[in-house]
Amino acid sequence: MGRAPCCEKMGMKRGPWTPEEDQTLINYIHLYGHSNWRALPKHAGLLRCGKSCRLRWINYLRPDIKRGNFTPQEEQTIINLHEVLGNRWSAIAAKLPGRTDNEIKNVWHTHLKKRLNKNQNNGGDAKDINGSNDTTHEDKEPVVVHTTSPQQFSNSTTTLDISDNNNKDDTMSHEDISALVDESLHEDISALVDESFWSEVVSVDNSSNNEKKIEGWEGLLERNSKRHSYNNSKLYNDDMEFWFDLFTSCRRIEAFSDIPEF
DNA sequence: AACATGGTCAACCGCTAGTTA
DNA sequence: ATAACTAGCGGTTGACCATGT
Repeated sequence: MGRAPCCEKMGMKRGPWTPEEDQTLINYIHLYGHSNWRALPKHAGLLRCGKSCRLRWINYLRPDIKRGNFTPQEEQTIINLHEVLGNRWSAIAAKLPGRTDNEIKNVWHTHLKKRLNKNQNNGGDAKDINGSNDTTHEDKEPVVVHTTSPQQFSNSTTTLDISDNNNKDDTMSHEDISALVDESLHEDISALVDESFWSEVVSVDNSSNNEKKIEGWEGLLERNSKRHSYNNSKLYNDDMEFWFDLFTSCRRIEAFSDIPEF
């Protein structure tokens, strides 16, 4: 089990990406996908290691990235999910379409953690980051959980549809999460067993899908520089949701179960 | 105006799990 | 069964920027 001999440091460029590099990466992925990150930079003519390319794509260049400030609803969701999942940023990111694990991690460390500590020190209710004195958030904007096809980046049947169940408020509270798990879990399992479980157990590689869906990438650089929020769709790791659902469901079952352990 | 300090966030590092030969 | 390899994850770093002194 050797360590990945990632970037052979020789000749590999590091540091911030230039617009030209971004464009090269976008062009390449648009044409050929990203089935092999390690080989990608070589074929694309980039002096970067595959890891760096992957990170750049996932955290910045991917077309479904939503830029801009986190809304109070999103922040609340992060806090709620963090209570359940801990530092599993990718799992949390899977519940916030358009947000990356890196971004969420940054927000947690720079904003939310401090705010929570503050609230706890003040004896306040840490469950509501908005608090009673912050109901008029200046950055308030309608949260977009997902606005386009839920399956845009997914060929999995394990989608947990947030928008359908949270009309009153787009924040995912504990109750919301539990309710969603209730409703969706058995459907998810049924769907998996009925349709695709035995044939395509869990599909992870959506690169071919992505290729088809990448549209308007020419404007990416401009978008990035202006930091437009990009209302697109769900992240494409819906598969993660299945295990999240199962996990949270098991926790609830555990909590109410009197079944002795063996 | 110049410097210090703190916040933010993109990028890197090191590790693990999963896959393949 | 095992070694070699890749993808992905979470922690950390450092450059850049805003604000304070």
